[in-house]
Amino acid sequence: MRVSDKHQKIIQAAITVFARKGFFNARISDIAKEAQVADGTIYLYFNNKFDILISLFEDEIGKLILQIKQLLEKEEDPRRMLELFAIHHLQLLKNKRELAEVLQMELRQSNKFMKEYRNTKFIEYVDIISAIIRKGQAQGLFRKEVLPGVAKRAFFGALDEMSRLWVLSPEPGYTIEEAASQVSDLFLSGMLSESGRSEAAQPTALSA
Amino acid sequence: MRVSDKHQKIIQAAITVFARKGFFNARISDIAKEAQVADGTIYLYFNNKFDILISLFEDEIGKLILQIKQLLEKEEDPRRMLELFAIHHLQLLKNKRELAEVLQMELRQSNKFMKEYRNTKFIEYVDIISAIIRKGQAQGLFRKEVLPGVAKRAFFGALDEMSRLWVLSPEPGYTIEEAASQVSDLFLSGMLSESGRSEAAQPTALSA
DNA sequence: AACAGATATGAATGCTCATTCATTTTTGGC
DNA sequence: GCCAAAAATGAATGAGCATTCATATCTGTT
Repeated sequence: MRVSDKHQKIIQAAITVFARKGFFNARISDIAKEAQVADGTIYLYFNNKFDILISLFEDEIGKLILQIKQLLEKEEDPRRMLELFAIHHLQLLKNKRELAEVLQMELRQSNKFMKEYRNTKFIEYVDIISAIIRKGQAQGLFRKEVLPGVAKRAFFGALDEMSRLWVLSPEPGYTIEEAASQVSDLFLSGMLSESGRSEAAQPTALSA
Repeated sequence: MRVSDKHQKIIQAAITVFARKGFFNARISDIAKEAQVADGTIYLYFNNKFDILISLFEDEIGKLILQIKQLLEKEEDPRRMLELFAIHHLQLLKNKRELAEVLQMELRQSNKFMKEYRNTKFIEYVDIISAIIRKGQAQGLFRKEVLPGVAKRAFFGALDEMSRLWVLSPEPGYTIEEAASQVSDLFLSGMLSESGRSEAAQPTALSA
């Protein structure tokens, strides 16, 4: 078995175990058993437990970035690109549910307890959204007042919170495609109806 | 010292310690020291470490719900209500930063490792958003196609992801008020410019 | 088929806490 | 000020588990 095979095998096992029990409740021996490997073997490929989690992030988010970039290459319309991003992000739940669960639960707090680790891959992933927004603004399709750096986070946060629906409850009453469509529609068109939009004196400070 | 005082004192200490180290890295003795209490005393008020976290959620989210409901009572316009919710939610970062950090980091995964615990207070909190959306739809201000159950999650997720900006990086380049305004504006008006909105044949499947 | 280096094994080690409970201190009624 | 009940203390216990390392197995080269 080539070295990289065992590395991969352990990462995949870790995804399964972390998804099931969470990082802190997972034991190294759980991962070893899942990977059909001795406990000590894991330390030939990783420095420690944290290192497994970090490698997992880097490897798997890296793959996601490649996939989504490839998908977006073929598309020109920024509106459609945003929807494609949403669909692709949420489909992770179908295609790689355990990975989705781990990213959902552990990515967040990784910054907290692993002070020195800056998750550059994750930033790269979210920056795909702001790139789309800037493209839309350059084409005059999107409003100039929208701050891409803020909107990217809001859009990602909305998607990610939708993910949680499926991660935590098996049957939330919406399909993944419906949710993706709703979220990108919300961000593109907003919630206002024609009447809400055209109503004379803005009673809010929102347009500031 | 009344019983409830010590209960509160321990909860406040736990917020500080969990904010600093995260739930799993926090030691009971850390909380005890912070609360100026013996380790054993904590077990007179809580069953175990999880119980502290759960009580913390219940108590503090309960307070938030009361505050925000009181704030919204005085407001009639659903557009403004949404913005108020956003401002109030993000202001938690200013007023109770440690609590914001704990909710941000620990609330999420609580469902994961505490199987039996359903965070009903949290659900109640998020449902304030869907109530606002329904109100806006009833008044004809918001589009009927928007699903309140989906939109509430998207809106909350967007806000919460914005929170993370401040929790993780001290100086993200936006003020809390700007961010709140941007997020509610995004959800209300969307990203499309007039030209993007009026452009003839919808090239996307979003309006489905 | 013998050997060396590379890989893999898993039992043993040692540390870190959550939790307990025998003991001490505080409280308030008389 | 005395006493019993209530609260509080913190040292001791023991379970859990990441990591190590002496030993074993495998691989491929001559």
